[in-house]
Amino acid sequence: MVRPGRRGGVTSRDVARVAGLSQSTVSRVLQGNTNVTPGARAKVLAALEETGYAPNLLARAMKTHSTGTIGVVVSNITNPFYPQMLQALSMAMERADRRLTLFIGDGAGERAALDAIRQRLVDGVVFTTATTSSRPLREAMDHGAPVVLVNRAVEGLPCDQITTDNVDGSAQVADYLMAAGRRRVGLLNGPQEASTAREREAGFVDRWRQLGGEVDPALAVRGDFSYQAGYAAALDMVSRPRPPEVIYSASDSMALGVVNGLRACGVAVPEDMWVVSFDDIEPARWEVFSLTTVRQPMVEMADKAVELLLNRIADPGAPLRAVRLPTHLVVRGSTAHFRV
Amino acid sequence: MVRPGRRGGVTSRDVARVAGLSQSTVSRVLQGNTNVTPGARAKVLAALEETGYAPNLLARAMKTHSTGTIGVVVSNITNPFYPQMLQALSMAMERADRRLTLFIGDGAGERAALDAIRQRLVDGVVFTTATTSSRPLREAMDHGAPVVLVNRAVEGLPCDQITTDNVDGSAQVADYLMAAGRRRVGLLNGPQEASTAREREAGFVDRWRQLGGEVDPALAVRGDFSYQAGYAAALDMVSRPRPPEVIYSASDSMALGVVNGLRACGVAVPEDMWVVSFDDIEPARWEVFSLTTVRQPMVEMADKAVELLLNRIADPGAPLRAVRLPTHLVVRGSTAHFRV
DNA sequence: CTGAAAGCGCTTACAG
DNA sequence: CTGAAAGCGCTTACAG
Repeated sequence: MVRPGRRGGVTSRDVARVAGLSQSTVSRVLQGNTNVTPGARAKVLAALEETGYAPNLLARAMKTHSTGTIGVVVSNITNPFYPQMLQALSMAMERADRRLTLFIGDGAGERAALDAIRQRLVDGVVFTTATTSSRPLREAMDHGAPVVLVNRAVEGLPCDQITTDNVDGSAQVADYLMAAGRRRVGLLNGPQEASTAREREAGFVDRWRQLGGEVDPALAVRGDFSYQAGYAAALDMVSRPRPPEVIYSASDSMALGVVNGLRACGVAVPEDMWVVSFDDIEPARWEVFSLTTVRQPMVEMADKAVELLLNRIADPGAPLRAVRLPTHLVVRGSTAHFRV
Repeated sequence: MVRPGRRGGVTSRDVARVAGLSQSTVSRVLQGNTNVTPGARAKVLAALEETGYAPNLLARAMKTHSTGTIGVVVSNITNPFYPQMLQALSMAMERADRRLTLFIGDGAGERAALDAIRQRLVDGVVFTTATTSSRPLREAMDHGAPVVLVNRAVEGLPCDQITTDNVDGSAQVADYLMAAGRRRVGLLNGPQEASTAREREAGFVDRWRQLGGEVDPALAVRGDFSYQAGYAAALDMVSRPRPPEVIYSASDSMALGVVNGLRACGVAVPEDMWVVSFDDIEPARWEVFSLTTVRQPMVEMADKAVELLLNRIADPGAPLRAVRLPTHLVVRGSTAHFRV
């Protein structure tokens, strides 16, 4: 093991010196270039081993204009949906030999990630929570920033987008509740800036009305996808003169709050109140929740997002792609195992 | 807005051309160097604005030997302890104007993060789950890699380490259970490679024996800090000829599994079985769990970790620091609100 | 097949 | 105060 001289560590020049060859040749061996004699290659390999060389990837990135790092923006990492998405994204990136730089937070995270593209720190960015109103995102598009949206869509934004069939998932919920005879539904919708929220709301309401159901506007409230919002909504709905028979939450994260809020009020699920939601995150299947919920194929979403982003980076001019994956209702104990 | 010519975007050279000055002067203005006439500065500022310049941080990093990015290794992001730690670390780094590159996974994540240091992609790494057995970590220390351990410690490893008083926290649990008269304790310990597991186990057992308690070896099992391990342990303990009266889990993540496993068996908490654990993550205070647990000061841990790591990067030769933060028992419903 | 050289986009001594 | 130049550590045409 040759001790590095300066703070910078061993360079390819050091390796070249040890091998008795030029730095170019070392670089060629590193790049798998075939124009190297077996003898030279062997010397370089030995020198690489002896010096414990690790390439300076900043320098490489300077030349190649590619850092091998992808940014990921999540709004709130303590919402369990995002760790699961992040896990899936991380695995897909690892397979593609890419690193993941994480940006947490809605506005600030988004801006920081977009800056990182311009600053050449990341090759592209995955947005898990894009909102319609994001001006920085639109501006980044004008500059051709390599971006992919997963989970949420933003109409008219010229980038690749991966979503799931939120409308159909919600329609399945409507079908299910109508067949079960639960007509008085409390709707806990998500924030209007989120496409997921809009689609899940419309998907349910449209089908529900088609089926002859009614939606009491007094029982339609809006949360921000947080546990706290679900908790508060549960307390609110329960205190109404005529409470709903079932609460349909636009996300599992809010549904966890709903179930706990109901428990705090002494309202039993499913005996006194049914709960249905969307996502099928891990806690949904825990006994204490046992949520009937619409499953999104997280791993497929993440895989597709990474695939499209890498394609986009490799070929910025390729036609835009919009992928929509199917969803399906998973029935569990929070609706008393009623099966249609 | 001047359109960038090449794919590389606007460079400081482009800005210089627009300003009618040299690239050096642009760089000086960017660095806040005072040796620039107000007139020149104004011209540069205008050109910066006009061109929409963003510095290439790779190039800057090449010169300064500092990337402004910190690596963070977490073993399992779907264990809710880690998102909370990550959130706190992310906020601390944001305040320090550092980016966060995330490495998920025990062995692979650790190696990838250590490689990233050698490859100059990150200035240092925060390990949230170091284990005693990690050879790569020891090797990295030999090369003077800037590393800080938070949460878990590794004895003899020459790096800064932030832990909490696991021994004392567990002793508080022993005191509490003894005072409550719950003598038959099922111990769900963590993996031996984890210092937290060893300390929590020893802290409890030592104090418990001091107080005259006994630990039935048949009721001491070991898990890997996962939900699944807790779930399985609950099923196991409940099926014993003489089950425990209380299960003390070495982590909340396992305790969530314990509570659900007990529920699956129809065992009521706290009526039929008490549950106590360690960490005080968010779900611990949800009504469905209401865990009596030992609180760790996560935000302080994260803040301290980032502070020590940045100091270490700035001054590699500074004396090693070991910080241990206090813990305290939080009593909730999983022990029937018994208060000592 | 191999080496000398240019250049990625910065920062910062070095002259003037 | 300002500019020309060196250099961070690579990759890759360009000669030979």
